Amino acid sequence: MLNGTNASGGPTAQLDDLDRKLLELLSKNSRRTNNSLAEELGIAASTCLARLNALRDSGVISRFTIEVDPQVLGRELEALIFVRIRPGARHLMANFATQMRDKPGVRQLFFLGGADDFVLHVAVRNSSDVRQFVLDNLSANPAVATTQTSLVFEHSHGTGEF
Amino acid sequence: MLNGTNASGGPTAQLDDLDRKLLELLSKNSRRTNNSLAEELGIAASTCLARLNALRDSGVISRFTIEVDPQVLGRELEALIFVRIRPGARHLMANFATQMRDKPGVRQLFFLGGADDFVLHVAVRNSSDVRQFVLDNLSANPAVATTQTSLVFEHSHGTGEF
DNA sequence: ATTGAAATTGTGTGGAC
DNA sequence: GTCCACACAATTTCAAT
Repeated sequence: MLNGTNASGGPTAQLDDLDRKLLELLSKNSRRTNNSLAEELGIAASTCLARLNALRDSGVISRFTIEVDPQVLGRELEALIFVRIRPGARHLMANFATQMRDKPGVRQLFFLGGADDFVLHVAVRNSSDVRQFVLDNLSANPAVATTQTSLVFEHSHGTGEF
Repeated sequence: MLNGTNASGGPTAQLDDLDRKLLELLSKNSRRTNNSLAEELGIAASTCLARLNALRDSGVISRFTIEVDPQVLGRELEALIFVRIRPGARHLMANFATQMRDKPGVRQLFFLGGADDFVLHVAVRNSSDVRQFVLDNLSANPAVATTQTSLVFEHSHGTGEF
């Protein structure tokens, strides 16, 4: 299943229709039993397991995980926070990233090239919490030049094929 | 496990330490066996299963899924595309969102309140593909006023607690 | 809610095509 | 690469606490 080479020298996986269908089924439910997957794909359970393991081992599947709904846990408000680092503090960007990743409420962090240096995707209880988050974690940080916060009205995941 | 009410009238789940630990373990590996989870939590398998089912049924876990590494599949370049909709075309925003979500390469879509109306997170093969994506799907769309594309150097998921 | 025990179901290996 | 068969392991139900 691995037979190419990508730009950074790493392996590039070549998927066939079975692999793609398996990824699709696992995206919808990563906890489905191997037997059930095999049955829907019309292949033997052992074959399905071999495919699944190959997808994991080759790194196509980087992890099996869950999506937690922040709303159900009382985090009613999501926001994107655009952050610019001070020109004199660019060397602190890697540190900044790792610090922010572990803060409660942070769901994703993008390290960008362009006008803004970072985008933080956060989920918090209310607007007071997002204000507090920015004050405590960003404005207070001497490496941060400016921030701009936008409310997230809706967030969805792509359904495009692999 | 469900005993609150949130702002939009929906139920708010109240988690205990066991629930939180379970979510953490499942985030790291949603395919771990129930037995293994139960053992690490120090509870009976049947208890662990009841907790897991409760988290799913209450909507705390919205789905069990996989993370697919776009790089391994030859999509070496990720970008955020910031989109503004024309003032006269605001009524088309919902349509626009559902159209974009299914395009190949689209991983996430944020519907924002603020300067930009949408942020698209895309993963494509190379810079030529991102250019093509913008031309075909955005510039060509009469509802779109402007776009701005930023390269994603790094993308990580928050590790903050629940 | 949590448990242990029991019946059902799934997993993963080895050998053959 | 795919399959079947088999030994082992995990899941899930249920009565009891």
